[in-house]
Parts: sequence; structure tokens; C-alpha cells
Amino acid sequence: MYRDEHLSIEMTGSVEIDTRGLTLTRKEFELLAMLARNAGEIVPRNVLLSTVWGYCEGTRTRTLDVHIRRLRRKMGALGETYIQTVFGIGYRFERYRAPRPILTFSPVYSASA
Amino acid sequence: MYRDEHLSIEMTGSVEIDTRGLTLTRKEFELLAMLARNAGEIVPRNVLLSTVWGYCEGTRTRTLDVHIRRLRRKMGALGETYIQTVFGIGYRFERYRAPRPILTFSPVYSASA
DNA sequence: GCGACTTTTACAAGTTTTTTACAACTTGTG
DNA sequence: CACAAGTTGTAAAAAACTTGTAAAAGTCGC
Repeated sequence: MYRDEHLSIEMTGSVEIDTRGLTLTRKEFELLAMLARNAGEIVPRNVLLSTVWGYCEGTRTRTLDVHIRRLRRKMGALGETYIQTVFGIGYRFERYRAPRPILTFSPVYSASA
Repeated sequence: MYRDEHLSIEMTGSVEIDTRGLTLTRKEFELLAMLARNAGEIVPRNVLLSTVWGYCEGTRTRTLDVHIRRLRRKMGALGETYIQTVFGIGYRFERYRAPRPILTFSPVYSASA
């Protein structure tokens, strides 16, 4: 369902990060799945609350925040990287991007390429 | 049908654990068989209740739990090892894994291998 | 009816989810 | 910049839910 260098999320509910299996609860998994399905896009709070929780618009609750926190924590060092908060709107799952080496010269292509 | 170092489950209904024969009732056997057929996978409660019992979705009953318990008990020390509960979802039959010795050296392969 | 098996009941124990309360942060305005 | 208003982070308590367990009650075939 989602897979990159560090993280894999299976539809079956199993999640691995850096070969370490995460044990997520149902809600935690559904939340992560919802975000990952929309990787790169902002998912507004009210959308998460309605799809994952079935809450209707305008329900005042901190449940979402608490679940986000627990997800991030279980994901360890990469938690904040994968799950970004978009102030005043919602959250966004960001795909892992391998850090590029910083080029001090403009790249030169070898003849073999 | 299933066989490992400690446990064997025959389609005929006979089950042995560490050379000791278990006498399971029909429901107990069907439940174990259903789990073992899906070894390594989570089998949700409602799937077990519908395939083994023929109950339709949403039936509230503790029968499954009681049968799981009796199975585990009859299996003795390995009961909890083989039959794992996945909270909020169902149960999973886990294959026996021989404990690996901890390597203090990196393994060296002999010429005979 | 008896015996073996299955299901229900009732409560204990364990796990997850939600709420609460407050701290920390972001944003807009003068 | 300082402030206020609103939003999110966090820890811990409370509530809700799920599973474990023992024992009683129910079912079925002989």
C-alpha cells in the first residue's frame, strides 16, 4: 500500500519502519493509512475526523492530536518527517526523500552514462 | 496439513504436540484447523465466527473466546505461542520458530557446506 | 437421564480510546 | 515588538471497549 526506503505499510495492517515492526492499534493504523493514501496532500482535520472517526463537522475533540502524537512516537525519529502538521488545516504524510549530496561543482556527466 | 518440530495437525482430525496426542472436540479442531490453514495471518473474529460457526456478522457471543481458551490449555505450554490474540481484530496461528543461537562471531562456512 | 460437548453469563483483567488541563506554538494586529 | 486569539503538543486521568476465565446452563445423541 505504501513503501519506500524506510517505511512499508500493508493493507493487512502490518507496518514496518527500518525493518522494525510497529504494533499499531486500529485507530492508529486507520489514521496512518488515510494519511498515506493521500501522500503529499494535506488532509484537513475535519476530513480525518469524519473518515476515520465518523465525527460530523464541528465536533470539538483533541482525539486526533493525541493519535497523531502516538503515531509519531511509535515511528521514532522519522515520525515528524513522515507526518507533518499544517497549521490551521490538518496534516500531511510526506514521502521519504533520500537526502541529496550537496554539489560544490556543477555536475559533469561521464561518457559512460 | 500442518507440521513442525513440535506440532502436527492432520486433516483426519488427529493432533499431536510433542509426541503427545491431543483429543480435541470437533469445534476445537475446526477452529485450530482454520487458524493453522492461515498460519502467520490474522484471522478476524468475524471470519472465524462465520466459517466455523456460521454466525452472521455482528453476532455478539463469547463462544470463540472460550474455545480459544480450551485449545490453548490443551496445547499446554505452547498454547500461547501458537495461538496469538490480535487485540480488537482476531487471532493468529504462528508457526514455531526454533530459537536462534546468538552469534558472537560472524558465521564462517565450512568447506563441507 | 447420562455423559460429552457447546454456549451463555458474570466478572476480572487488560488494552485502547477519549477527555481534560495546561504548556507551547503560530498568526494577525496595533 | 508585544499582545491577544486561536491552534497544536503533551501528559495523565477517565471512560469505553475487548479479552480471559470460571462456572452455570443449555444442547444433543445414545
